[in-house]
Amino acid sequence: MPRLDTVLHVEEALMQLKELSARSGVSAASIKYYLREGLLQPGETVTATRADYGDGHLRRLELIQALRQIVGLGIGQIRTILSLADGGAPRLDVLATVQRVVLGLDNPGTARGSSAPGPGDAVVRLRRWPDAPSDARNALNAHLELMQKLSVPVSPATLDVYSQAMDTVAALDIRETVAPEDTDQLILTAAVGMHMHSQLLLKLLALAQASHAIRALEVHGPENSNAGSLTAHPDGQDGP
Amino acid sequence: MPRLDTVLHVEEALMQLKELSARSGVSAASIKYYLREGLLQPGETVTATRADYGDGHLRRLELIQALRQIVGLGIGQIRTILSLADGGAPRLDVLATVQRVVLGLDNPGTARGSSAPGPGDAVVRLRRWPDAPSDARNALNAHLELMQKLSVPVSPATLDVYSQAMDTVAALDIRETVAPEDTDQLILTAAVGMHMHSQLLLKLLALAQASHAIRALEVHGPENSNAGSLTAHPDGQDGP
DNA sequence: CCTTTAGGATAGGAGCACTATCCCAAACTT
DNA sequence: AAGTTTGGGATAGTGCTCCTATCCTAAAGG
Repeated sequence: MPRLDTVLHVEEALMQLKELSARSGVSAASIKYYLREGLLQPGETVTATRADYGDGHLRRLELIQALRQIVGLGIGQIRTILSLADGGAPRLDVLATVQRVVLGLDNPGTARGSSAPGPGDAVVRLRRWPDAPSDARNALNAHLELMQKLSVPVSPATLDVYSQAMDTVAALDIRETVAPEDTDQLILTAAVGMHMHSQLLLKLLALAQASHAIRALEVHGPENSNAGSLTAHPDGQDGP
Repeated sequence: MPRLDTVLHVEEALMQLKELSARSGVSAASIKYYLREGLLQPGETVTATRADYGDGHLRRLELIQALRQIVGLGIGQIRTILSLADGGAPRLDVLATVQRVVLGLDNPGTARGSSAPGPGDAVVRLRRWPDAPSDARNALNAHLELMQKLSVPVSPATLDVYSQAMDTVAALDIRETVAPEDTDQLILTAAVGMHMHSQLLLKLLALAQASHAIRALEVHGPENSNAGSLTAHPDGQDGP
């Protein structure tokens, strides 16, 4: 019986560690490190001095690179995602975890009992979103409570406008989403996509805020400052 | 002539380093460190062995704490903001810098000539935002070019919906904004507010995406996964 | 007189993501 | 057979950041 690779005309390019390093641009030392950290599956040990790595390892390395350098995840976070994927978890579980990690749904130390009702539940009802507890929902509840604690006011109007806006955005996001078959590819596009889109959102928010601030100043007239200052870039002394 | 403090009934509580440390909860060593780093103005040296710090120093320390622990800024970023404020820059300049730093408007290494037209300018026209080059606009242009380079597609529809959504949000943000008189207080509320609101937005986005994903699955039927998995929290092995 | 203090210099420590070295045994090469 | 490479494991070092600790001197203060 012929190998599946052959049937599909997929030439599994076998290589050993050094070549994998050369092709991926990742140093051999780093590859060993990823191996140790469990981000990369061990190659197939042929002899004691020869192990074969395939295209999968190459793509995995590129995924790790992207997750580190573009999305800015830590090794632990990457492991969380990859071990789930390698464990054969359902694609939706993987996606949910990618979302959790990329959008930072669990950074506040404020752990919450998942069943306790929180201030965010009203939003769910308001927007008629499916009523299921989720990581995102817990994160929202925790975050709202944190804002409360920090006395950062969140008016119902804010919650209304914000959630309405995000509802529109998310509807489009999901509509435009196409999920690749290959799991590593799925993680790559999902993580990079989520990150870039969320950053895009924040940059648009910044621009919109600046614009509205200028408008507000034009109406009420500049009082103790020049409106042009919002348009300069003061070039902080921090450097790139 | 009486001191202004006395007239305004503002008791300037004078204290020395040790007491400042006790009251603020910041270790004396850290205070010295902040002093060295230029985040905190030196106290008034009375004798060689006694320096007086006032309420301003106390509030400044609280500001630094908030910027570090809540907003998550680095020492260099904090210095960028504070030295501007201490240099007596216009309030709007300070706010612009806070925005730049808090919303990460300059993290991509992609520096841009401010005058070159970019893909984001169409958004500005579309939304009828004031036509002035700004940090936010540069950041948007740089980010869109980055997305292009990474082959993350940004459809005109996306830009339309996103910018429309952010326009609404920003309008409300600016409307609800009240800026404190005191500059340190201004920085505090602005930085914490921006950070918390942007995080809120991201969390709402996550929830909205999850909701729409569930909807989409309900319509087309679950194919190779259980919809319930989006609602679980798989508890990654990373731990808080 | 003895302890305390300010402020400066320096060094240490913890966490992170590598990076480099060393080692061994088992291959391949010549 | 001798010499070179290789895999993989262990271990230590690097560069960065944010502190934290120690030591020092000169000058007060009680």
